[in-house]
Amino acid sequence: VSIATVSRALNGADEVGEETRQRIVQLAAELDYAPSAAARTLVTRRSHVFGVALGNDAGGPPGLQHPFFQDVLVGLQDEAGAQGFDLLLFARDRTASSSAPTLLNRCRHHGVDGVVLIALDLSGPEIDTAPLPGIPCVAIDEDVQSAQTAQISSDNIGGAALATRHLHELGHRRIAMITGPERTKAGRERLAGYRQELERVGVPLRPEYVQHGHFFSEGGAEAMSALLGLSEPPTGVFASSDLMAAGALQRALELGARVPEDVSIIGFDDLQLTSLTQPTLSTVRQDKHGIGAAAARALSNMLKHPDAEPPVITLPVSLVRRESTGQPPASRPRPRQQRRSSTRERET
Amino acid sequence: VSIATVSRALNGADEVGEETRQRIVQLAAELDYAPSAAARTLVTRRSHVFGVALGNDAGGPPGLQHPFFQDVLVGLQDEAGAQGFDLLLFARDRTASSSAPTLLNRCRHHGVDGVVLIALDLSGPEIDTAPLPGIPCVAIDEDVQSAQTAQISSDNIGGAALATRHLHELGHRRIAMITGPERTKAGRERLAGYRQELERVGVPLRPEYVQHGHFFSEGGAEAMSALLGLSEPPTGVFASSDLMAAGALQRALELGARVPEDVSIIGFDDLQLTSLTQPTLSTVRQDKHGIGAAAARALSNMLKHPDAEPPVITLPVSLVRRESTGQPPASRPRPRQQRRSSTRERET
DNA sequence: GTGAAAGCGCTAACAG
DNA sequence: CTGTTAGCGCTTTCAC
Repeated sequence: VSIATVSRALNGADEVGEETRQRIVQLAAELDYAPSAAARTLVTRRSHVFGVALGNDAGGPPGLQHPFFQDVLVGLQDEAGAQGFDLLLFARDRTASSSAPTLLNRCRHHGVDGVVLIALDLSGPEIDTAPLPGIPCVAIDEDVQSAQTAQISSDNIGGAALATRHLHELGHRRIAMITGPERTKAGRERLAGYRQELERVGVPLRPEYVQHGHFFSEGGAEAMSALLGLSEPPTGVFASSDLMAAGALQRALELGARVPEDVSIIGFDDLQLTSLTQPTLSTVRQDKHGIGAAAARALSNMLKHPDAEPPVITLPVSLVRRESTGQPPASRPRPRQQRRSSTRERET
Repeated sequence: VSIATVSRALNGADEVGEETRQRIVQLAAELDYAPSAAARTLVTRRSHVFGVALGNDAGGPPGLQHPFFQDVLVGLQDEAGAQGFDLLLFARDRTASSSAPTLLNRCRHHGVDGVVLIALDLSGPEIDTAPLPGIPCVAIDEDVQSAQTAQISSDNIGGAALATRHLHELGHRRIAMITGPERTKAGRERLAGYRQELERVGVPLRPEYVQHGHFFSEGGAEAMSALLGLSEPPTGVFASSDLMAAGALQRALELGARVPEDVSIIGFDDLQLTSLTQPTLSTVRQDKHGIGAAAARALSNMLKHPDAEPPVITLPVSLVRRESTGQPPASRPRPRQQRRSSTRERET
């Protein structure tokens, strides 16, 4: 029972006697021996760990706090586990401190086999050396210029177009959008999809119909106040996230507008929340779990085939129709409910 | 510039020349040198990583999928980061496979400096050797028998009593509870708090008023159906989680009951969701971020003072009154709305 | 104050 | 098929 043989037996090398292996494996189990990952990493240069950089600071784009990424993380966890990797969650952005180590350095420091970039502000100093040379990297919902980085995201443009078309097909012509931050890929693309679809169906874009939020519910509520305060308020509102849609819904009701009778609302993401609001929220479903799983799979493949092109994956989305969307109010220009609401809004 | 000196300089040892240090530090920055964590861990036996075991399998207690733990994780991430630790998220429970390595082994394998146990079924085989000898361990919302494990949880009993008292003080006497799984600490304790408070105020416990759910909204909805189907339905319902409360609310409205006029509903957790339902949900607030932060701090302290008793921390909770709770319907035994709802329920 | 040398626990070549 | 040897990149005595 020599030391090298043990290593071979436990790593399933084929050049080892069957009985010897049995003995070793069993003995290891009894002693519950745990090989040191550090030592193995040191020599093999493989850590079997994927780094996950998921922002969670208030200043940046929505990160771990946002329910959307929760499911992405579960997908990541599931698939990474299946591929034999654990996840190293880098603790908090230290973007603030300029002396903070760059993301690249933290990855090399820990010797991760791959990195998942989510919800980061890539313009920040943290990601100075993107792409991270030598470390397979996959970005979720980020625009990365480098061809060395795999990219995963939902079909944001198509989804936004889908939502807009849904409203248009219901008969809406005054269709507003509550968009996410410009600096996020999802924010930009969904806005683009909305614009594109309006153009396709020949409805002119009104600047006052584009309100900005930050993907959370408060932004949605404020945007809705602004929209209902317009002299010609929209009859349909597409929000770039379910949280914003829920906030908008809440505010609309507070202001006395009926949903969907006076104003239709549709979101994006398909969070659990969508079936818990009253009325339930129509939305565009993203395959959140699938996004995470795809990221893990992509990293795993990049490790196996270092020379292959990193994939750029766009996952399909689908329309989920619930109760918050319906036909626009009969073609009176300003239904009573909305007038009332806009008045109230001004008081606030 | 010798190799040992570099090590000393970068680790801030005091026995090094000031100018030498300066030179080294600057040079390291220029080359952006990243010391290998693996090598360092190998020799110092400190990894600066906390392991996080957060279940996410459908069979077990609610894990990473549940919104509650999202905020806990953020707290953990923030405070661990502040203390200089990153987080290793063990990928998926492998409880299924009996040959899977135990949690203890996975921790030793990775050489984590501490472990956070969350939402695990501690009766499972994975945690055979709890407590994990030699590894500081903190359990969140778990009942661990061992005195070697630190424990963090909210004041579940007090919180449940608070919710129950709130309903009682509003005038409710027919107070039901939608409880979580017995095998979770939160499930058991909140049920205990409810019982305790009923006893205190002298309202007898009715077995048919205790319905079981799994902390998610579906369970809440089904439980509400059952409750409204009773010949004498409750006028107040305390749900052991906000998700169940939201599901119950939804179902109550579907069945034609008005909330809070016909039936009051109060939850537990204080998720974002609570202010997005219609009506908004009264609840018992837990300091989710604080729980995570306390866990990280506890581990850090246990590392510094290995001989100190691991703390058992109970965080205070508070009542958040929103719109879903109010006075019970005037003392007619069976208000019309509820009769209608119970009828409908039977059809389903 | 700095360099030289040993060794953390493992894997990978190379002999036997 | 198995044992011996060297070395991964770092920290840490111990000399100088």
